[in-house]
Amino acid sequence: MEENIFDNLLTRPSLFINKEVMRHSHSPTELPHRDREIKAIRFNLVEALKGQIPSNMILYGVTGAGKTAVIRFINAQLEDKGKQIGKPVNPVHVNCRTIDTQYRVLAFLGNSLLESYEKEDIPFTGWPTDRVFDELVNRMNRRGGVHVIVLDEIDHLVKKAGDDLLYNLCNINDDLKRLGQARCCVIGISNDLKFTEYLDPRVKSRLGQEDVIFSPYDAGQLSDILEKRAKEGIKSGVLGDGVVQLCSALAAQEHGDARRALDLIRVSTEKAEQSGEDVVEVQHVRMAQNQIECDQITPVIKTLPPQQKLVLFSVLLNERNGLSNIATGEVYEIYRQACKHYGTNNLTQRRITDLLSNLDMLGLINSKTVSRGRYGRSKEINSCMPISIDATELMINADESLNSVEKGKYRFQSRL
DNA sequence: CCTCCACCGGAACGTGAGGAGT
DNA sequence: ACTCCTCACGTTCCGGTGGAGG
Repeated sequence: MEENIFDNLLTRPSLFINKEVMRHSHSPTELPHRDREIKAIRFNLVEALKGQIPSNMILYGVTGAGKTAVIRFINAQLEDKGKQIGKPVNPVHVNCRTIDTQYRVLAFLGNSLLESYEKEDIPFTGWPTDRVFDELVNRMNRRGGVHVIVLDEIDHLVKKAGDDLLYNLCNINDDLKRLGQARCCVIGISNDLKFTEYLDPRVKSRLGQEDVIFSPYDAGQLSDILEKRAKEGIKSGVLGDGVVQLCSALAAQEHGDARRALDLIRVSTEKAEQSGEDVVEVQHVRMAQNQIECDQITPVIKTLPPQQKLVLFSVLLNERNGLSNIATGEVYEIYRQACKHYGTNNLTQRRITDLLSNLDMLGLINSKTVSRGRYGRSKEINSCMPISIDATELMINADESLNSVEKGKYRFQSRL
């Protein structure tokens, strides 16, 4: 039989039991170290089971603090219990990053309430918004029970589409009361503690009746989480010494992001698998860390204006030549040479200062102003990219236009 | 204590692209 | 099609500055 390129990979045993468990999209059934938050939300939402309207809430916390996982978990339990005792609860989870206009959110909510015998769907577009709203209210009423609407990344929605939707949703109970028994409560999830500043005061007071703040995980807590998940997702004995600890520590530096921790351990295991090893070692974590950072950085660089890219490239070139703590003047000098090389005209140093502080804000470089006394006052500039990432490759990946002059660039580099 | 380096960063202004209003 | 306005991007000009070295 002819050999297939996938044969080898298929026969090799995987290091995972279930890779899905190691993704951050997976909803776990146990949420270590979120007892306080679960308690607070549970205490409010239990009202739904008593036939009352729970308060609207906003959940705050940095990315990867478990907000989404917690609310999904609680809602699932709530729905089950509601069915059991005959007090129906209908949770709906809306991700406002992908569904980010008033119309789309309303249509999404409405369509999530379709019964099997209902044919007419709310179209993507076409209806006036208030008709969609009326339809939503009708469907909620027909379905009955308590509707729990979770608006994930609500800050994103508000910044993009304003607070009209929230105003309407906050007042939806008035309409529902007129029609029947159905009730509704809104739970917003936000990364941004201060997003309520964008809200109309009336919406603000109605929506933020109860706030829950998720504090970031520390390294120890992240370890617990990883170990719990790894038990389900990765074969035992696969994770080498210190791997979990390292992943937790790295993620703890990244403002306690459990997503990052899970990504790290999953990608590390993939790396070990790819190189045909049976045990994940610390080196695989380093490789994973690099890859994740690279995957994060590339799209940011891609969207940079050309001159900004060149400035960044100049910093990287300096670094590749073994320099660190580069001064603004040095970057500018390289930058000017680079411009000359590519035949673009160069900007003034004043402008470069601004571009550099821009790169600093984007987290692509680190810079601090220092005084070297007699030798002037300047910035010490370092890139934030792992040295193992090849600067040229990174820039070429991120910029098609550089591709055409790639050959010249190598010559340019070797001249430095 | 003073000087003076090598830059920082604010202010004012010019330019062109893109959007709103008419 | 037209004006008006805003915004991002750049330039020119220039006063300001922490500290090593005299």
